[in-house]
Amino acid sequence: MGAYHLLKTEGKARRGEFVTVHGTVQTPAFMNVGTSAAIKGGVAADDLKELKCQIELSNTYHLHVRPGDEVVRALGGLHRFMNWDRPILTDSGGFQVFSLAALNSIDDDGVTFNSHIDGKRIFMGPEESMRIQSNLGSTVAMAFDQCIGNPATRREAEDAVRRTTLWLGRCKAEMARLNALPDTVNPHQLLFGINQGGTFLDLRIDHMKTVAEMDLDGTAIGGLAVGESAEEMYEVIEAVEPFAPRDKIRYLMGVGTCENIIEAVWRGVDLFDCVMPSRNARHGHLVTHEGIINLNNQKYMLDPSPIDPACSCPVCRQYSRAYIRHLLKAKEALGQRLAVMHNLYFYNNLMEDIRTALDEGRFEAFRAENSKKLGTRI
RNA sequence: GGGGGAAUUCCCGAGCGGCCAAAGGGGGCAGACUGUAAAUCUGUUGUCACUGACUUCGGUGGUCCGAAUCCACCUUCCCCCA
Repeated sequence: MGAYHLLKTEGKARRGEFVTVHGTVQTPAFMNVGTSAAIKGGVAADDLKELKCQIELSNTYHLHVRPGDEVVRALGGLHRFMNWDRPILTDSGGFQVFSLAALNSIDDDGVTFNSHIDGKRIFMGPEESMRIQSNLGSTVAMAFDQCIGNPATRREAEDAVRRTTLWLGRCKAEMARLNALPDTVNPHQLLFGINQGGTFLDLRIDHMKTVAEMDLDGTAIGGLAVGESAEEMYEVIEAVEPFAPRDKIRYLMGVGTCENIIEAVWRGVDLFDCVMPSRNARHGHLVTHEGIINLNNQKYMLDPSPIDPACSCPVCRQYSRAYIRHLLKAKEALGQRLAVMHNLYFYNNLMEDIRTALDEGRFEAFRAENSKKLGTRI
């Protein structure tokens, strides 16, 4: 059970819905990132519902290190653990192969990490990642891939592609085995494959064909937004899109800015996740319909207006820029919470606006009006 | 009443004759952040005509080629004894 239904298209842009055992996600959609089973900044699962969040993302590596996936399993799985009954996608740990590169060593079996918490040696390969994600019982498990940085040599990209393909087959087999176990947390756990290849378009295309042949529940484009220009990122999406299964959901991993998202939807992407709205909010950068503001700036000290006068989120309905700026300056936890809530609402609401525009066949105009504007610092 | 110690740039605080516009924190100002080792990281924080000059280290006066640093007196604060 993990069907994607394509409802409507406008050019390459797709309006659809993704049906899971934990509910249906209207797409295009943005996943709110709660790495350690929590949105950083003190936003709880029931807050997310008020913020129009449809699907949450958590992380295999982090939850394995702490509290331990067996602990989460013993407590009934991630949904019950964090009090969230809607879809959850777990990232596989593949991104940590890249972001914790200084702490790991890699071969075809998998990756040996030194835990960023206590330095303890941890081995994770495709089977381990699937077992952990099975214990977490997420709605969607991601394949364990090798994500490389940018710039990377062709040799490095080829190597990562080869390994990601090798691992993908093992992920698929292991997930099938785990789903069939009698006491598995979520017997309907889905698996998405991940496309790699750096910025080498021919590698990207070849690999996307391979991933498509594996017939998984969804198709992800990984290894982007790691240092290449936005134009290079869009080129990769355009190159690979024709080879991504049309009847499967398409997920662009780790992206991005509002502008990136609008541009990627335009190029045929259905699903996103990114730490930017939450992390930047904690750092005082808030998104508005007029562009990005930095609430730390002195000019907001006496500003009684809401973060975004055009926003109807619970924060903008009740609090001023001046107050939230003060909370952030004073390092009050409430400041981060309010800022994060606004940014996540803004992103989720942006996705809703995108869907409405697609429903009404005016996404091209929506893109022309908003793409650039929402990415501008004001 | 007697004895001892201290005053440094927005704050705390180092410096104790030249390499001092003065370490390090804090605070301020600004920037970064894209499948979260991130409540983190970076820059900046006397003035200007800015690869140099000027003003500044409680106050005043002195010693010295040269003083935040040494001396004298003054002011304020702290500690101990009575």
